[in-house]
Amino acid sequence: MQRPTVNDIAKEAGVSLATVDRVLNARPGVRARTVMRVNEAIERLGWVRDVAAANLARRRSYRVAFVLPDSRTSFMRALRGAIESAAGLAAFDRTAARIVTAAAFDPTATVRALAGLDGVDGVALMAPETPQVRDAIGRLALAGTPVVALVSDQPNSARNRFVGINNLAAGRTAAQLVGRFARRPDPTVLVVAGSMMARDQMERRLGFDETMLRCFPGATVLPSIEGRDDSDVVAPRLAEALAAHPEVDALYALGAGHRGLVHALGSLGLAGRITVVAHELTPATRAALEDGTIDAVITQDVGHIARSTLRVLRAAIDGTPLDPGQEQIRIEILLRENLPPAG
Amino acid sequence: MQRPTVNDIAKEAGVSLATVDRVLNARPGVRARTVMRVNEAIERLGWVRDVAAANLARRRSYRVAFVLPDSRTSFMRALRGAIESAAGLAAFDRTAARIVTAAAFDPTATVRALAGLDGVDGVALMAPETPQVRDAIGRLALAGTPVVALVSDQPNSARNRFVGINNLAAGRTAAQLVGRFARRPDPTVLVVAGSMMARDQMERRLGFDETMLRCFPGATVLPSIEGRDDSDVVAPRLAEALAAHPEVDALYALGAGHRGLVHALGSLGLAGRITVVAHELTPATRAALEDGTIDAVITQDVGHIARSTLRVLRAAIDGTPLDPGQEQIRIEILLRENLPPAG
DNA sequence: TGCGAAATGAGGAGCGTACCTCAGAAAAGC
DNA sequence: GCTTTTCTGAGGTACGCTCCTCATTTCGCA
Repeated sequence: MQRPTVNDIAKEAGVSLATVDRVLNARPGVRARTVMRVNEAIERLGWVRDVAAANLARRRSYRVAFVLPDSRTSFMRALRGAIESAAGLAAFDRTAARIVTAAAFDPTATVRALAGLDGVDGVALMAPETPQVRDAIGRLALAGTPVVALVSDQPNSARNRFVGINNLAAGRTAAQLVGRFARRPDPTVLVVAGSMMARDQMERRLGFDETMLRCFPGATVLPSIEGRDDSDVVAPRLAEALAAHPEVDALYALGAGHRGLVHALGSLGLAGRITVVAHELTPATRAALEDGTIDAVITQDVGHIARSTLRVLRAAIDGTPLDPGQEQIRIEILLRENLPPAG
Repeated sequence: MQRPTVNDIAKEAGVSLATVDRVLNARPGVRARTVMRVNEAIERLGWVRDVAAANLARRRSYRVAFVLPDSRTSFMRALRGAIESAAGLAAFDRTAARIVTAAAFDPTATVRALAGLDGVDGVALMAPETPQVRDAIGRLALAGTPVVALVSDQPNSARNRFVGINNLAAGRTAAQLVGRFARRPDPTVLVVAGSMMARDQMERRLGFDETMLRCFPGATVLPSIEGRDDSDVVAPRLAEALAAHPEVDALYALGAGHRGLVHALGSLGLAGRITVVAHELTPATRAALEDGTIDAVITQDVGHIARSTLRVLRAAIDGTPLDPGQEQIRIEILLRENLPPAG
């Protein structure tokens, strides 16, 4: 019992192959009655289109571009690596991905990068949300090129979809962990902010404050430190703040610059004595989780993001459905105990 | 600039298409020198085999069978649903999956089910670990049919791979959460065990005890309750145990039967007053997380398991590589705050 | 009833690869 | 040098589907 083919449909429906093809590809010139007969035959046979063969015949290939900021944080490095690796495997599926870098925090550069893309069927974009960028997305959408926002959303734009986590929920999760992991009730909490990817960090902050207030009303949240996502900035500022506030029980690092954080805690002899919750699994946070300097890491799987983006773009390009569960990026909580194996 | 094809390779290498084909498919009768020339041409052109076209020409299709226990827990229902849904989408990729049910805890039934499979290219198996089953796996492997163990591993068998979580680590993670979420230091902990899927639950228990002892030496772990993964058994036994031990601070439910647990806690007025960590996201645990009866759920994404199994089997069937990161099933920690949207 | 328009059939070429056969060329052994 | 073996080339068919053209049938309507 072989899989039925289009020829089987034709026989079953008592029509010609050409008519079956017209129905399958929604070409005009078929009576409604005939369309029904064909569809019934498909139903009866349980035929499913062989997309591989269809794409082959269609000569379809997918050229997609990732437009990323030129930031050099561990997270961005990991994301870039994941995209390259996913693109390597996607090559087998006639998908060619290209990474284009635009200066971080420079909307003009981002817009220029977007405008400079040619011969591209889909675009994945990670950039701060600004009116210029929003307009550039609109132009792409108008030209029929699907755009997905990566990691940091572009709401109110014509973007097709957002691939990343709900950062408000991530902030709330962090608050819950900080509140419950802290060694004392009514803890004093210090927030280490970054600055880049403005929107996602802002949302995390919002969610964090909201849940702290609601679930741990006795806690004190100190004015936050601006670490600019840079270890060299984080280290001295954090050391200073901790010296000024020896009563701090917990730290929430919502941006990058973890090496600086770990270094500051270590040199003050506070590693393992203060509850620390940070974002993103990187070599630094992994090591810190393992040695107990960091208690919990909230992360999004960059490999999943990269693969999901490619799937979403492909589906958008040829209008096929996708499995929503598979494209849901999880807000992962990592403790030392459930750290996935490295590599 | 189109993608190069086999014909381009032939031109570039200055040989015929037939020779290229011989090289590509490792057919005999080509001189080493010629092989090298072809490979260099491939390198130079950056050619990648179009697997879609190749599979079409090969007439390859993948027929896989899932052999599952006939257990009716929420988790099994969810897993079965996920497999059906993944199989539906996989149909587009010339993959036909079939679910075969064998009586739970009946090695003979499992072996019979495995032996009864015919015309199958790969098998996914979820069953308790017994010598008979191990032998049956060995026979399949000998016949060249790859087998993956699902959810509960079959170590020391000829299984090709295990798709599921590290249950030892999951137990450790649970211990960490119980210890840190408990409202008092040195808490008294009650473990609600199940019985089915013996191996995974045993491993969780081992990991749990180990970490409790190491990280929370002051805690008291009471003798565990056998709930048989059945709400109707869990409810009365748990109620009884809690009445006998009013000092219990925390509960670790490592098996199924969550509705019974929630019911017992509710009727004793203890919902939200005892720290509860449970396994698997089901409608019952989701609701309990949302209303605060359960504090944390440790789960494995059934959708991921289903899709990963299909990918792993396909890769095993035609000996292609796979992305290890993508096949790593995560030990997910879910709090109310990072619960993925339902559906 | 006949006419034009709409619907359908028949057939072919092609997508990139696999796999087959047969003839001819090059290398090896004597 | 010759024969025998080993390599290589040329060409065809197939996979399941798309997309095209042109001839033929069917239908609606005046």
